[in-house]
Amino acid sequence: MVTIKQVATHAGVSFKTVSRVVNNDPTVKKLNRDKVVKSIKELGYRPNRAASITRRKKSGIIGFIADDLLKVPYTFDLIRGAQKVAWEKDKELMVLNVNEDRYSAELAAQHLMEHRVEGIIYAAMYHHEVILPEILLECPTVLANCYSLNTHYPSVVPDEVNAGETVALALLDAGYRKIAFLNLNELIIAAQDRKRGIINAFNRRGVPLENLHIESVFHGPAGKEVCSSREVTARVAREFKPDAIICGQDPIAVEAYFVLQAMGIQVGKDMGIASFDDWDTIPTLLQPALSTMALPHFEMGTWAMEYLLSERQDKVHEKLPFTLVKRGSY
Amino acid sequence: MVTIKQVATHAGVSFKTVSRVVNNDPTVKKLNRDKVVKSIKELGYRPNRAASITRRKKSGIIGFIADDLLKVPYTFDLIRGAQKVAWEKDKELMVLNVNEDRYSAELAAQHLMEHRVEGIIYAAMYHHEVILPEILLECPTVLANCYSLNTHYPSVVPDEVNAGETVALALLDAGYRKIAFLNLNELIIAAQDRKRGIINAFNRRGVPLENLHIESVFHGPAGKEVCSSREVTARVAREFKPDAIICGQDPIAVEAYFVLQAMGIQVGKDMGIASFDDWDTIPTLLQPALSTMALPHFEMGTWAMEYLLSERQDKVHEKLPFTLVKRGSY
DNA sequence: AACACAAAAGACAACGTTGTATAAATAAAA
DNA sequence: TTTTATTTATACAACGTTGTCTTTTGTGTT
Repeated sequence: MVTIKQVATHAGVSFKTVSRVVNNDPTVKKLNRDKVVKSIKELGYRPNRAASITRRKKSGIIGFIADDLLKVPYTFDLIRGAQKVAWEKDKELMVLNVNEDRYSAELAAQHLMEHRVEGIIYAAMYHHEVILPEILLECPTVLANCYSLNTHYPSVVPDEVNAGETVALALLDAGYRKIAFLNLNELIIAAQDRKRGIINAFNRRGVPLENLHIESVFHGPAGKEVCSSREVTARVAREFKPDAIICGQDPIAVEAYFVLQAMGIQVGKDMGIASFDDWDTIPTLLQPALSTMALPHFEMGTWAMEYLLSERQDKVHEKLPFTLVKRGSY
Repeated sequence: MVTIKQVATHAGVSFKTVSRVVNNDPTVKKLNRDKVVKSIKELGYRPNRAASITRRKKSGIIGFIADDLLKVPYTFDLIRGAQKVAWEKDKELMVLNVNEDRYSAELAAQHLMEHRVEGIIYAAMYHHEVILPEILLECPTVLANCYSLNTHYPSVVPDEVNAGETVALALLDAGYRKIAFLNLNELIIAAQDRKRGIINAFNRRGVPLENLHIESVFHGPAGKEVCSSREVTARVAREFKPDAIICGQDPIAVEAYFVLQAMGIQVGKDMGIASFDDWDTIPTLLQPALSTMALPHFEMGTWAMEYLLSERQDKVHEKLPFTLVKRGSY
């Protein structure tokens, strides 16, 4: 590999001058600058990042620990959001994918620290509490799509309450009056908070809560859950007879579409449907296309990175709003 | 940050001895080793990777350029596969996500070269030809899920012909005799090759090709395609009357399920269905669950990384087989 | 005890940069 | 022209490691 000194000899200047050119130091005369630029091109010189980091004692690298879990397409937006901001601010992103067995968060954090990352973003697939290795306390860390109770890290999560309220208000204001909410497992925070949000909406519009039926379609401990969304949908449609259904996530909506079609109920006409996630490709795969509350993954990614780079010290717990993507299903 | 010299003073040995302990050099007496280990722990020392790379002139980092495109959940397995092997062989993976506007492959490659990566994996979302920046020639590069015509890189792609043949044979051997294939856009290689594979299967089993109907449901240039899978499915079911349908990708199967249900045709009983992809969550969301040819993403990831680390020089074009995931739809 | 030889530890340079102090070149002022 | 200030370039050390060579320590043999 060609070094800065070789470039210097080739250009007939001191190697420090080459360094200046590479780092856009304005105190280099045009004549020399041109010579150096020419030599760099001819020799195909590329600065050695490791050496630069060693000397500068600044890595310019931000670590990103992805709590394996990146099994869902849209969660990738978290990384994209973070990378966009990093790129704009001339930082590098070092992504480590973590899962229980192979590669623990602890190990990942150790690796990152050896690279002297300037900060770490710890992101989870779904909004939940996490227990983190203590090593993370040694380095500015932001949690994205998750939160920690024991130790105090700043974190950014989706505003579940607001999302519930928003979607319910949208349905109520569109004229729907009897709504069923097919919720996620009530053990998880998203399920609890969205439920509260939906109830808020009913109260705000003065619609009696008898017109609201809430039922969870996932049961059992997280990870080993059983889903009964088809049965529940069918029963609820038959017995509670709502004029709209809110699904806890887009896949539930897919199943609801099947069940309703089988019952001769037309989505968007006889029954309004809304959902949570905006799980890539699914909403537009359905007919009519699914109206859904899009999770702010990209925004959480950018927020986390911006927070880190701002060098703020306050341990906020930021909540970012979902976006209502209105399509044809209600 | 605490350095190797501070550890040395603390432990009362030379800093070279500490270096030996850190690098598991056996020529350190137990007494000293223990002292050093103790000091490392007490001071919380972590070796500085950048300095190590500078001196060693080896980065131990492999670059991974993800042709943005990682919008589909299962493609993430490519990264996971690569990371698994990297981890096993004590290499670091540096993932850069690339998209046309913001961050070009050229820029990504430059960044990686500055880090002196020992190799680069260039991975695409869907199997297609790519045109790569010349800079990649300066560094061992492997293409995954894509290939290049002009320059010769080693590459690993899914074996589309074999996949088509396998799924068609499975259906024929299960007794199905009249099969419709709802293909992807015939501009892409996957569509062309799978078609060939399916025809092979018919020939091998001696089933006349009148019993095979192939039609593409995507039209127009890649990126700006229009999908007409519902119309095509309905028409084909009505007119060609197949006893089984092979869908070019799982989302097409979802739509087929809807159309068939509306026509009163029961999947798995009146009509066999098979598909390509194993697009996470979709196959098991359907009832009966979708039998599909799983793309070897994880395997391509491991293959690419293993190839790189083997320091082979031959420019192979490896094809990896899909896996038939049999569920209830045929 | 003296010697030979192996094992273990240390001294010091080197890796490719950037920071700092200083020298040289140029421009401005006397 | 000389002096002074300012710009531009150089020399050299430093960053935190590891490689190489040398010295010290330890062990076994005579």
